[in-house]
Amino acid sequence: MVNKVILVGNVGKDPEVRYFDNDQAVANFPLATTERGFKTRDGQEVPDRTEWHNIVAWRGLAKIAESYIKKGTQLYVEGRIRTRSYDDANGVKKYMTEIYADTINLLGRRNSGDNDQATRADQPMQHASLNQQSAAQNNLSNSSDQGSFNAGDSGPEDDLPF
Amino acid sequence: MVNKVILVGNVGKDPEVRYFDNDQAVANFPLATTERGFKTRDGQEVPDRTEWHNIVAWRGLAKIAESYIKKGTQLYVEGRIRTRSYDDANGVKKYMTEIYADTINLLGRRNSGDNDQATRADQPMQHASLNQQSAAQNNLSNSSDQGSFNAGDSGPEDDLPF
Amino acid sequence: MVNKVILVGNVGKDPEVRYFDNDQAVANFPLATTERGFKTRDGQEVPDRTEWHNIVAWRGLAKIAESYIKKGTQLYVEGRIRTRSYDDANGVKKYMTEIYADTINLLGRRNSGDNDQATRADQPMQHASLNQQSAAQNNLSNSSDQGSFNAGDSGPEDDLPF
Amino acid sequence: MVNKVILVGNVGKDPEVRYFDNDQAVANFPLATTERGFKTRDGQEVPDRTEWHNIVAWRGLAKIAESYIKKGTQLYVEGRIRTRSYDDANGVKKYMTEIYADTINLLGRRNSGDNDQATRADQPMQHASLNQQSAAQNNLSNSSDQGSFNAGDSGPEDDLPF
DNA sequence: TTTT
DNA sequence: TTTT
Repeated sequence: MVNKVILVGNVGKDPEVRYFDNDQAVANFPLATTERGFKTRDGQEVPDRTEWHNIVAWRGLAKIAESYIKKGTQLYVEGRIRTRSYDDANGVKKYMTEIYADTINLLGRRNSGDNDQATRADQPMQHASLNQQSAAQNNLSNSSDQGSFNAGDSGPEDDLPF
Repeated sequence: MVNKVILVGNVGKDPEVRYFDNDQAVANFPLATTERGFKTRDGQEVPDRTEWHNIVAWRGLAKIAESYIKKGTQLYVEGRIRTRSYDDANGVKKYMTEIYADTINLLGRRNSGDNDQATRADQPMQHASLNQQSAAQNNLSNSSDQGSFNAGDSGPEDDLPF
Repeated sequence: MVNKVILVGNVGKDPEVRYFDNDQAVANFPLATTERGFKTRDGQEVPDRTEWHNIVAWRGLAKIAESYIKKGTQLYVEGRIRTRSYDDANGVKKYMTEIYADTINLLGRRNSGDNDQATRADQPMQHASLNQQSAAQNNLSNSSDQGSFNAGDSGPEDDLPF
Repeated sequence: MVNKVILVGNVGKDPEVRYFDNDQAVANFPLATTERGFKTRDGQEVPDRTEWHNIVAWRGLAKIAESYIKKGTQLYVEGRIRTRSYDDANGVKKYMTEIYADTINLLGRRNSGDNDQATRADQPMQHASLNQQSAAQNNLSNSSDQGSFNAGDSGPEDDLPF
């Protein structure tokens, strides 16, 4: 009943964005979360461990991803886990686990400091929050996130292949 | 940019539901989460500690709360923190922290198993998930929650006092 | 930097628990989360969708899993995503995504099991919360969860294969 | 049974850190999360809304807060809600809701500081993750967070006033 | 393949 | 009292 993922990490590659006939879009990109290593009690070294998450962002979030997310960007991503199967080139069934993003926040765009907000024209998305949820469910939203870039503007949501 | 609360606990009293002229509704009820006590290293006893959360559910969630939530119900609540001020009977300014629910799940309605789902007519809400989000924000929703009772059916959301 | 998963769902099969020489244990079991289907605006039916999560619980949590979790049990699981690779019987590299549990809560008054017993003296674990975290990291814990069954009692944690 | 808060926001003032006889420390600071305003369907303007959270960080996290967190710092905070009562100067009982931090992550590439330096040798804490949990509960921890600054180094945890 |  |  609850399938929720919360990630804070860095984008590994520029998003790949595909557009569909019906004006829909989907973006895919990898996000790294690194778990710091440590020493065990008996002195063994456990190294850092990086987990790569396959992020999938539909519709409005896809377009935002295309515009504002790139290799190295630090993100907050809230979404859910989806495992899908596909047949590889040899007809072998493969499984892939992805994170379907519901909300994306751009982090750390050089805010900080007590001033330091100099030349920002190039950074219109600082701290922006992107919230995507399916109007198809007729949900209401009192999202806590900054909503300047939520997916609601992206047109019909009816015939999505998922 | 992110203000998220996740609670699993038990309802302390039947919800109080108020209706407004514009067909809006709001439900209020207390939810308890208990933190188990423990013994410190030097033998001190730290007792159990119960935290009471003031849950506020608007619109569709309010109506669902009225129908399905009562004293003792175990719930999953996802929402956000809101502190509001008000003047008490003596004109003294008071502050109250509440949890605005975005999603509510009824837990433990004897579901389980692939069997054991005998006499269920009386339990139409098993594992139901209630998802409320403001259509006013034109958000899309691909909610991961079971949506049979989301708030989207509750009519206009335009002139809410919050 | 943050890799957090929160699940509420039902256990699909009794846990498989393996013990190691050094008194360590690990439990594996599948957990289902079901996303309710809906109708799109243009009348298409999107069916329910069940996601199966491979839960991995180490040490104390494994032992608790063995004792209290079985097919049908409704659980709250908090953990993190781990994808690991292995070679299948044909020497083909495969990937598997698992959820490493950090906290497990048994949900429901009369949770779990195909038996679903009546009065509760025999069910000391109702609503229990299991919290597992590696002492190897010398962490402190002020866990918000009921801690009656946390993993701290399970002995040395030094030479774990992960 | 679950009382979890996840916040991403900006620190409003430099932390106040108090030390106790037993080498314990506690830090307090406000954290702002801003919910973006929006227009309702009928054209009403709902303004931005900033929620201020009172963050409380004990022990190791307190010391880290003192060193690395200041006004303006963007943080990820994971913790739990605690409401406590106290008598004000006039003997009137007051209530205050606080967030007890269990994990803190410094966000942003070039976070914190009024200087905002270029190359990073002087900023060993960038993206660091601070994890605090009570050893008094004998918990294990396989924290997903970068653990370079968890609270485990801070000495005896036995006689804490909470 | 990111980041520190 | 932060940030955009």
